[in-house]
Order: sequence, then structure tokens, then C-alpha cells
Amino acid sequence: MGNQDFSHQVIEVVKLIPAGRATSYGAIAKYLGTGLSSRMVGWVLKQKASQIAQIPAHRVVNRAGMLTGKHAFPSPTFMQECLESEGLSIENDGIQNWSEVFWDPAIELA
DNA sequence: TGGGTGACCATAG
DNA sequence: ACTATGGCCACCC
Repeated sequence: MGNQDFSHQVIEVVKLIPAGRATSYGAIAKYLGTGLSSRMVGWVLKQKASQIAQIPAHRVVNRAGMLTGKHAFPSPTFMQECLESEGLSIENDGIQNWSEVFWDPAIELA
């Protein structure tokens, strides 16, 4: 039953991502540390985010800034629409200027 | 019990 | 630069 622990942790971190920024699955996993793999982060979001619209799951992408999780949203364009409405530029499912948009919890949240 | 799968990532060839 | 592979760990047959 430890799954509830890390899923809660993941959600808490995602909530802290500022608008106009984004982070990666691996960055969250690394920040939380606890034997949590990047696959688990994606898995948690797939399970929880689709049910709970309270968290900005659209601000979590893969390490390359690609919107690999867009299919889990109500519509395939929903994730991109959200990010663009927050001031980000997206082209071909990739966040432009990714290196500056990237928000690393291990650093920013220290 | 065991194998396949996934919103991933790092490394090797 | 691109593909392959292994590791990661919970979930679902």
C-alpha cells in the first residue's frame, strides 16, 4: 500500500510547477528519490490526472520536452492548448525553448 | 506464477 | 545521428 505514498508525493510536486514552466517525469522521480522510477511518475499521472483535473498534469512532459502524454487528456490537443495559454510555444508536440522552460524541482524547489 | 505493457531514461554499438 | 537494450516497478491479465 505504499503506492498511495508516492502517488501523493508526485501530485504534490506537480501542483508546485509554476504556470509557464514545465518539468519531466525523470526530474520528479529524481527529486522524490525513493526508488521511484520515471515510469511510475507517468503511471501515476495517467491514473490520477485523468480522474482529478485539479492538478496541472499538462506541465509534465518527457526529458526532451515532448508532449508524450497528450493522449491521456480529454482531447489530443488539450495538453498543448493549456501550455500555449500559459505562454509556451509548442511545435510538432515539442516545447520550444525547452532548456529555459524546464523547471527542475531538485533545483528550483531545493 | 509469470509475462506483457507503459505519459521514461541512460547507455552502448 | 539512430536504433537496441536493460532497468525501473506497479498493474493487468
